[in-house]
Amino acid sequence: MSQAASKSSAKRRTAPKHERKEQLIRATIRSIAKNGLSVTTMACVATEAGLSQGIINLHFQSKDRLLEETLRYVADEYRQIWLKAMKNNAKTAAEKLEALVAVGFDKRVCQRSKLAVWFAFWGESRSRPVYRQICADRDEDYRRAISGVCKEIIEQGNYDIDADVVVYGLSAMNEGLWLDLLLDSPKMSPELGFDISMAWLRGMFPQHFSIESKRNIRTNKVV
Amino acid sequence: MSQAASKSSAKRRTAPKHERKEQLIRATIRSIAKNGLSVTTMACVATEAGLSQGIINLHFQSKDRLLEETLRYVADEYRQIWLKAMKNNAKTAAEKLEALVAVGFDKRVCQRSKLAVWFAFWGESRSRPVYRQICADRDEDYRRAISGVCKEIIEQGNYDIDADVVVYGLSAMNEGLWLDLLLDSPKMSPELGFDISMAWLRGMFPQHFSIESKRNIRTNKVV
Amino acid sequence: MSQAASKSSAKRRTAPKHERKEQLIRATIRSIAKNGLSVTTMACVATEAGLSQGIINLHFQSKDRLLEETLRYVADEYRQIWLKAMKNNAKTAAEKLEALVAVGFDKRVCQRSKLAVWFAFWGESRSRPVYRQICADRDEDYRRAISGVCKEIIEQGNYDIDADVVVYGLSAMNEGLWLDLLLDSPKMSPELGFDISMAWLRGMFPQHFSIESKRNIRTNKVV
Amino acid sequence: MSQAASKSSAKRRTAPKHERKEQLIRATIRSIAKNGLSVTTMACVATEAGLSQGIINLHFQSKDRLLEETLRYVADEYRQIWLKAMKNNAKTAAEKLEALVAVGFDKRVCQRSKLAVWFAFWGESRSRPVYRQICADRDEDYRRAISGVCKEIIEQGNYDIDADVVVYGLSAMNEGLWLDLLLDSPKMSPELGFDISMAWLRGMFPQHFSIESKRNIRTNKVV
DNA sequence: AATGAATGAGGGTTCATTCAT
DNA sequence: CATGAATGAACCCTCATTCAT
Repeated sequence: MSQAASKSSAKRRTAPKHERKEQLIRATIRSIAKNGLSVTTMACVATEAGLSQGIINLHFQSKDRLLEETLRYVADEYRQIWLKAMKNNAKTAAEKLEALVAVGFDKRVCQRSKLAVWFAFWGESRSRPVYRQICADRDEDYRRAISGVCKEIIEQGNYDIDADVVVYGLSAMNEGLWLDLLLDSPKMSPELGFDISMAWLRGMFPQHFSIESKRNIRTNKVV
Repeated sequence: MSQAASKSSAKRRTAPKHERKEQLIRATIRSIAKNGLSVTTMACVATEAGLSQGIINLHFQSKDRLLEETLRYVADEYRQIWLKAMKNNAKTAAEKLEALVAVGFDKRVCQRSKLAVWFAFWGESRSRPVYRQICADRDEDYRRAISGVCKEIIEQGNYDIDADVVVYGLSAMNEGLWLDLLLDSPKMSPELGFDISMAWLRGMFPQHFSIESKRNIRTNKVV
Repeated sequence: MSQAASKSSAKRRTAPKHERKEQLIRATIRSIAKNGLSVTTMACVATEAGLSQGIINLHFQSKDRLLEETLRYVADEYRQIWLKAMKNNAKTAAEKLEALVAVGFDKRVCQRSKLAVWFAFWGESRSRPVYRQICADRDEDYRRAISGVCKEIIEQGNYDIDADVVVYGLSAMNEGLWLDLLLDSPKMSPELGFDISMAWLRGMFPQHFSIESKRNIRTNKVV
Repeated sequence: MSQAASKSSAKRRTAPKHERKEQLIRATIRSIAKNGLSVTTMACVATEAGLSQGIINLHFQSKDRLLEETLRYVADEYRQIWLKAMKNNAKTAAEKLEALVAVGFDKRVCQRSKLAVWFAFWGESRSRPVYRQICADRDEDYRRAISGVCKEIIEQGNYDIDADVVVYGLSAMNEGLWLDLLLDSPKMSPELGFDISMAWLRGMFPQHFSIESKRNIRTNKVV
């Protein structure tokens, strides 16, 4: 099948299983962003996707599975982006760390709909072990990546610091700032969020993150 | 019946309106912590409170109103605690700031059930303007309090720093760390959370928050 | 007890059983007129009467009994009025008949709230034998009264007419015209209703109800 | 499966939207006739129709809408019948008027279940503007039709009579007699009802409605 | 593979009734 | 006699799921 043909697949009456599933997941994300998780019904999602009522059970068996896969989709997407960012845009450990931070405020990651999804699932995470597991897995990967780089920097700079403090601090900062963005806090913006996160790194690793680094990042492309 | 017995309002057939409402709000918090917001039904809450089906509508008119007042209850409680902490336990600006940070990891505030409530409502906040407003109000108060103290410190130390960066960073850090606690991140604990938050302050205000301050805080009583 | 004292009884905390019941019945009538029978709840009635929730069960045992007695109250009131009208205002049979017709459009009987009550109960009559019985009893009395007068007139005038046709026709006309009044039919008014009913009598008993009789009635007082 | 079997839509699992709606409306009419409007619940109607709980909201969105459409259905049916009757069975104005009267006591119109519906809705009409409007619309059409014929007769016979008196009188008579039929008044029957209504016309238009006309009507087919 | 009419369990809410005060 | 907080059955309605087409 040609590229062109596969692009219009959403409108064909039958589509490869994989494409239909993605189409539905994206509709789910839009619905959660617009209406919230509690208002997101099967009918909502099906309508948003421009498809019929029964379609979701056909592809996902149950609503629970749809939501689970939606969370996994967002988590995977996030992971792909920072993996790429670490590989492509950075050479030194400090550059890698900065790239990771930048990903947290990247347009593809830090858009309202994605944040809404994260918080929707975190809100339900205590009663749904599956959600918690998916989040935990993503967190673990993420922290391991940061941790490796941090340890490198700590060694380089001979800092007297617990790597975990930096790692947990950095990811907490990221998620806390997402909340401000989600809630439309006055003054908050991805740019300010990035600056604040970098301030954290500067506080931890003063030799590696000078004031100048702050200036460059704005024009730095992430992927 | 003794005075003492008559005081345990939960067991009396009738109770003052205010007590019943609080009893129901507390049951709601427990239910959200246990089951999540989406599984928290009227029947759940009523049973949790040991009362009958109709009681919630009698006192709150609707489920929406119950949830709204529950969020407000948690927000108010939080506010009361940090207000008190700032007044009672601290004299210098730096001490006040430290007290504020400590409140975020105080047992009354940072218990699992309260965190579950916060994240449950944040998760629904985009689709419920009322929730967002309540959160925004609380945030504003909280940030104003931090901001005042920070500006004082900035002036004292002649720091070249935007107060907003410190303020937003501190509250983001707090909420991000709450998420780690909610999700049972490995290694995370209120103590580590406190340390990380203090590291942020140390990074921002090195003259005011020396390494030693970290040691004292553990034995510091908050209220 | 003096007249004056008994008049303010509605406001005393305790009142004779009979007065309280009437107070509640009148509140029921007002509520049915305003809200309809289906929206008339115990709370509605109690509020309308300015009394507390439990009061109705105290005096009437159940809602069903309250409604039953309300219907009976309206039926009895109606009966009293036409009994009085026949006795007081009329000497000849024709005059009596006219007086009876006039009662149907009398201000105390033909007011919106009373009509609303009749139609509310008729609407439920098929499923509530009690209501049907009360209506049947009232109808029987009413028809017997008309019937007696009609037969007298038929004999006087030597009309070749079945009395039942006149009787059923007259009461049907009355109730049908009530419906027009209830529904705010354009042009309909108690005055027109009276004229139409008299036209029926003129059609049946041309010798007894001349055109002139129509003129007099307007100034005729009924009680 | 044979054609015939597939036609009995009530038994097919899926049916055209229009048929299902009518099926439900008819079930509603039966339920109102049996149980009264206030006892007619969604479950009642669904069971009566042999379908499941959710079906009504699927087709009518709400109970209110179902009831509204039920009233409209009965009103429309009535209208269709008298429109047809006026066209088909009558040539002269007097014949048309007689046909109209006959329709009021026609088996399809004057059956207990239909009367119960009318009175049920009239009973609630004051608190439900929608019901009143539907009734008002039907009444207007009906009266316009009668009015036209009456005016013709008045001109023909040179009667000194207000057409409105005849029109309102006739429709009031009709509805008042329906009440007697609904309440099982002793002696009352559709036949007697018809006779009484004709007596009204005879009273108004003596030249057009002689005693003989009364005899013919019984064998007269209406549609 | 896809549809959408139909199902029915379970939700929020109302309200007649009870009962301690 | 009177109150009004409390109860719980029953209501209307939603929505995940099924299944004939």
